[in-house]
Amino acid sequence: MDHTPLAATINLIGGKYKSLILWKLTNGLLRFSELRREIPCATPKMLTQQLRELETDGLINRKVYPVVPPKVEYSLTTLGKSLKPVLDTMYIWGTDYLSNKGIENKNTL
Amino acid sequence: MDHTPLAATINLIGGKYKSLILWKLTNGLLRFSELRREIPCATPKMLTQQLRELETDGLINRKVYPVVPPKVEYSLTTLGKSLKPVLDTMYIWGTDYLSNKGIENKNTL
DNA sequence: CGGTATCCAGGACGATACTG
DNA sequence: CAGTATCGTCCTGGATACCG
Repeated sequence: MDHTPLAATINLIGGKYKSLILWKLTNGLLRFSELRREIPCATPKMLTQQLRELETDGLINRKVYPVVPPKVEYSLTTLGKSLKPVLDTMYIWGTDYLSNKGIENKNTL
Repeated sequence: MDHTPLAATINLIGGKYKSLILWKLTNGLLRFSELRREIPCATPKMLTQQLRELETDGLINRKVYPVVPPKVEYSLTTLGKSLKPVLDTMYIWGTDYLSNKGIENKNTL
C-alpha cells in the first residue's frame, strides 16, 4: 500500500498549529487577533508563518480590508472545508484517547 | 470549541514518519529492516527515534527475539489499531487531493 | 540484523522591538 | 490592528562510522 496520500495529508496539516487554525476556522471566518486569542501559545510570528503556508497550499483565504485600523479576515477555502472529516475524526479519536487516559489514571489510584 | 483533543492526536501521529509507520503496520507486524525498505527516506536513526516515541506513547509494541542474527518485530497495540479510522480518513482525503491536483494540471494545459 | 555514536548544518521557534 | 525585523538558541535531522 503506497503511503503517498497519507504523507501528502500530513505535509499539509501536520504543521505545529495548522490543524488548530483549520479547526478554529470551521466555525467561520476569524480575524488575526481572534486567532491569536484562540491559540495563545502561538507567537504572532508563528501564527503568520503557518497562516501563510496554509494560504499557499490553498486551504485558507486571506482577505485584507484597506481600512484604518487594518482588518484581515481568514477563512477556509473549499479545499480547506473538505478537510473537515479528517479533523473531525482526529478530534473524536483525541477525545476518546484523553478520556481513556483518565480512566487509566483512576485505576491506578 | 476546545482544540485539546486535536492537539493530542497531532502530537501522537504528527511526527515526520509516524503516520507512515503506523500505516505500514496496519497490515501486520514488520521487522526493522522491512520498515526501512518500506520507508527508504527515513534514516535508521530517524526510524529508531520515531519507533521509540511510538512505543513510549503506547501505539506500537517492540518484540525482541534473543537470537543471532538479531530479530525485532514491531506491531500495533490496541491503541495503535484504534487509530485506523484516523489514518484511513487521512489516506482517503490525500488520495482525492492528489487526483484533483492532477485534474487542475490538466486544465492548465 | 538492528541498531548507536558522533558530528554538524540548517531550520524551527521564542523574545523583543518596531511599523504602516 | 496586523503584522515585520532582528537576534539568538535549541532542536531536528542528515551523513558517516561503528558495534554486539
